[in-house]
Amino acid sequence: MAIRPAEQLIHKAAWLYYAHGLRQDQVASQLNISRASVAMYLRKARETGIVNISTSTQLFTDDVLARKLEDALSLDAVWIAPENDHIADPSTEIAVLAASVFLELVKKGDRIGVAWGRTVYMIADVMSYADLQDVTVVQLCGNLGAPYSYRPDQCTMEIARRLNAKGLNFYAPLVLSTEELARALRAEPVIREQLSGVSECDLALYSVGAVDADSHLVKCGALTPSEMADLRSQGAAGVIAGQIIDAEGKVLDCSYNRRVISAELASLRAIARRLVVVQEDSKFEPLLAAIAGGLCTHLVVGARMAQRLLDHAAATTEKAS
Amino acid sequence: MAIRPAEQLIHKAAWLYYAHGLRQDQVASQLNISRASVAMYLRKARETGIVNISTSTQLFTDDVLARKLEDALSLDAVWIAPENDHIADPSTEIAVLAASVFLELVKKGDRIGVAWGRTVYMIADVMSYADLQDVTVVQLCGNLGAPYSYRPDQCTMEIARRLNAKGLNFYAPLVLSTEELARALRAEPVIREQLSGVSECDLALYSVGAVDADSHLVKCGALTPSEMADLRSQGAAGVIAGQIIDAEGKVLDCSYNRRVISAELASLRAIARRLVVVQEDSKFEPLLAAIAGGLCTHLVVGARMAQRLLDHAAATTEKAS
DNA sequence: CACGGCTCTCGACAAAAGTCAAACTGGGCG
DNA sequence: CGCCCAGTTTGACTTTTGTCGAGAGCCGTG
Repeated sequence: MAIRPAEQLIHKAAWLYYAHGLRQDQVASQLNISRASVAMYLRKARETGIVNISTSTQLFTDDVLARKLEDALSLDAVWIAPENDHIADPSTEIAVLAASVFLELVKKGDRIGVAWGRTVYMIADVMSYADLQDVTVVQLCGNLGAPYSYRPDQCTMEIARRLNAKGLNFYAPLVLSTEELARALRAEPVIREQLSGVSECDLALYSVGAVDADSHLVKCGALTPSEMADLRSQGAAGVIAGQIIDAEGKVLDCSYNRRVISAELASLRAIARRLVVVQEDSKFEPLLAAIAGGLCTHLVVGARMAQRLLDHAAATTEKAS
Repeated sequence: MAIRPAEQLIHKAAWLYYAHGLRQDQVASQLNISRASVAMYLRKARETGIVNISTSTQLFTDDVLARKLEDALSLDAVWIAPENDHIADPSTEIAVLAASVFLELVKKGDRIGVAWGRTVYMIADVMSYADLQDVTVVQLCGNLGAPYSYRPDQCTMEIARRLNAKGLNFYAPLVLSTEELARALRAEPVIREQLSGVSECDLALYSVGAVDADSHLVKCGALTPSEMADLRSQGAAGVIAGQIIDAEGKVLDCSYNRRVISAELASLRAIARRLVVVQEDSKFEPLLAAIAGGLCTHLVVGARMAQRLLDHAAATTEKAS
């Protein structure tokens, strides 16, 4: 910044244009600058979240399917992204929708817990900018030195950056080699504080991982494919914030879980709004597990997944009756 | 509506345009309609609040003056509209700012109390549309059959309409001719309920009236100019939600006040966020009274008024020390 | 069943907004 | 002191968007 006439002018231009509804040339003459500059300021205003343009996501909850799912699974709200016909890329559609929903759920002063994964990073990537200085984004689990761009700390920081919020990173690895070390590290004041701060969050955002060789845990070297297969045969159904859960959504009793530094599931459940986003159709069982474990209050999925969930719920209640 | 393709199409067009960032012609070909129709849908989407465009009002709190006022008067937040040089119409500027601030303060699920007056109606008039179905707007005081468009019920309904919220009107006159009748009416279940519901509001919006012959109370025939002058000599300093207050912000002990049907000041004070907006420079004393009475937590005023308030506060503390 | 009245739709034009390369500005630095 | 750099500003051009009047489909009514 040369002399930073910026900030103030950007605000003024945005105000005159968006709040007063002046045309760009009128704004330009009011501020004694060229219209081209006004256009540039306005772009910056949009990019930095000084102006907010948001579209209601109602369309996606209005679906009867969404209502039925809310009832069947007792969720607070469900959004369903269409996948029929000519939607270019359903997974992008889900991410865009999730980003909008997320922004709709954030309130001033919130503390937000964010996990990691391809889905979470994709959401961060398409999220529009906002100006929420009094918001804090905290990382829900330890770090993983991955060659990918969706490392836990990157997910947290990118979302914090988009919101103009404070980002609170976790300075510990996700998995350690021994249980003792994990226990010792968890007892460290810095880590302990971070972990106990999780339940004070007002909103959480995560996806759920599959228990297979394609899992990020395997790709990042936290587990070998054969260990993963073992866990699967021991009842592993999904991955939440780096932890393995069983079909009931409980932490699986295994060495791996004991070596992980991450928010406890009870802390996650203490968060009022838990937004779960699932893009891949293959994550049906992991998602069921997360829902069974009460780890989800708000859900964003594609239409096919929604239908499967509903069919499953119907079959289950039928069997029970 | 011919066959109401509207709602759904408007939503879809808005989504593709604003959330996905497509151009209008791309949206048009996706939806198999002409670009002209897309443009029309988008306008409707903006007009109905399906898309929200809001600009941060930070610029107006950033002022040092605003900070000083917050401290001096212990208010939660102050917004100051510039009045210097080439601002076309300061009172419109204040109304536009107040509308933005108001929208920024509203949260989902809120219950909002609204009083009446020219200022409040002007704010409603420039307020942009939003889509907040779970919000309720309640009228804070009884009605006045005025020949103006800013009748209490109209203020309430207009704001409710803009927000797409529920409007709860008050079916009682503001002033009755005898104290007995007022007392009896206040005891009526319907009215009682409405009045007791006021303290459950999360947000209130009102201005403050002056005690002079120009007051709406006089114009609408609730008081004669000479009665008003009398009240003034008895210590009346301002009007809040149809009630006369003294310089300390307490209800003035007078027949008029006993004949009024309106929210009690204690109920108003029970509302967490009380947004007071003052446009006219002449309302200095009424505003002081309202602040003294703790009826204001959030304030929107013009720069001159802000300066006067600050000078007054400085003089007062100086005298005290 | 023909008639207005109604809204929705579209093509064509006018207006506004976006973009880009070139000119400019005000420090920092050799 | 003059040069360079990075960010800003601008005029001219292109693209995108807004708008208007005409036409088309639909319904209730006479």
